[in-house]
Amino acid sequence: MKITNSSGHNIPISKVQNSISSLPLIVITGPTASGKSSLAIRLAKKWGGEIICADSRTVYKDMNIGTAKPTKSDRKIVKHWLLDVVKPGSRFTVYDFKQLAQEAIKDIVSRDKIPFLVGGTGLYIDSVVLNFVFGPDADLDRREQLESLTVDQLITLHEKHHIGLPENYKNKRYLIRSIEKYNSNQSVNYSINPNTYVIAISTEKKELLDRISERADTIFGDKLLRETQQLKNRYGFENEAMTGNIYKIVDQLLSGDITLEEAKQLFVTKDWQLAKRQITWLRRHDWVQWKTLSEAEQYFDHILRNFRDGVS
RNA sequence: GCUGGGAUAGUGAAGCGGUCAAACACGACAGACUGUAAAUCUGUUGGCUUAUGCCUUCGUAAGUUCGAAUCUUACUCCCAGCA
Repeated sequence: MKITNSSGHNIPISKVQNSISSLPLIVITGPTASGKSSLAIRLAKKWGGEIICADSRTVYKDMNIGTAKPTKSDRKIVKHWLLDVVKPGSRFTVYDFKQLAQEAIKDIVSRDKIPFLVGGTGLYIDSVVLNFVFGPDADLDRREQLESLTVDQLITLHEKHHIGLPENYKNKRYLIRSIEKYNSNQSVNYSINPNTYVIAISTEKKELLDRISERADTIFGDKLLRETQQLKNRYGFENEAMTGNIYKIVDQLLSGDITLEEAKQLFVTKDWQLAKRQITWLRRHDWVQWKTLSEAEQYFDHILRNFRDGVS
């Protein structure tokens, strides 16, 4: 029996299964600007790995500077997956991410390389590591119907069917989700896949703030301005890919509503808020281990040495 | 120097005699979150051994009043116009 991997080569299934069971999945996550990416590149280079970017913004084409996407030279050192997979404005969800990430993992493992799942989008990490099960496509139609209802109507629907309201009962998405959950009677899995090592990079608050401000200083330049202008011309600001991040701030700067200093400050604030939300997300999982950059490096060196020596 | 406007919690900004520890926005802090998650949403945000309780706040000082962030007077500082 043969299966086909994403690059079209036939590989014997026995080897796939074998490899999947013997090679670890290395997961490096943490807040923005914590230094995940460079650590991952170092480790992947050293131990023969490839990086799958678990980042909800770097999946978009043409969003490079503003998303701090790994550069071309980064990508020469180590192969990066899941960058530039869709255009801003296209629908790209966790579902898509999980499919693509799993294909990538299979491919990587089939060549006896080690998959590194790296990024700050906690939901994306979870979808792989907890092996999310999504409802059938038919559910999407139903979801569309539900989306046309108001928050109040959704709450009424909950009461009518005696469904408990979610904690986020003023948030439409979660009202819909709780109805779906009720209908699917699918149990949600919160235990992590075997052979998966998840580290979140921890930093002192002060240090992370400093790193974020430094990044603001280096990122605000002509390239960023040009990129923003191009994105605006090509895709507009209406799509979700462009929300809540740096591009809106740069747009204000371009139209002269704010000064450069104000723009940088706004960006630092936004990034800090993002970092806090990321940390909050990661904190709720007991299988996430927090380590500093150097602790994480040692830890993974140790694990990977054992795997490569066949000690596992 | 004269005339007018203004000084309110971390910031911006309402309030213009009682129902004001003081709206609202932002920020800050905490939290939720399996189909666009860098999204979306929630709670707290003067102090106190967390209390339908007490205390200290609305530039500073004094006064009017049963009662003042709100009225009066003086002072300090800001801003605009005139000198």
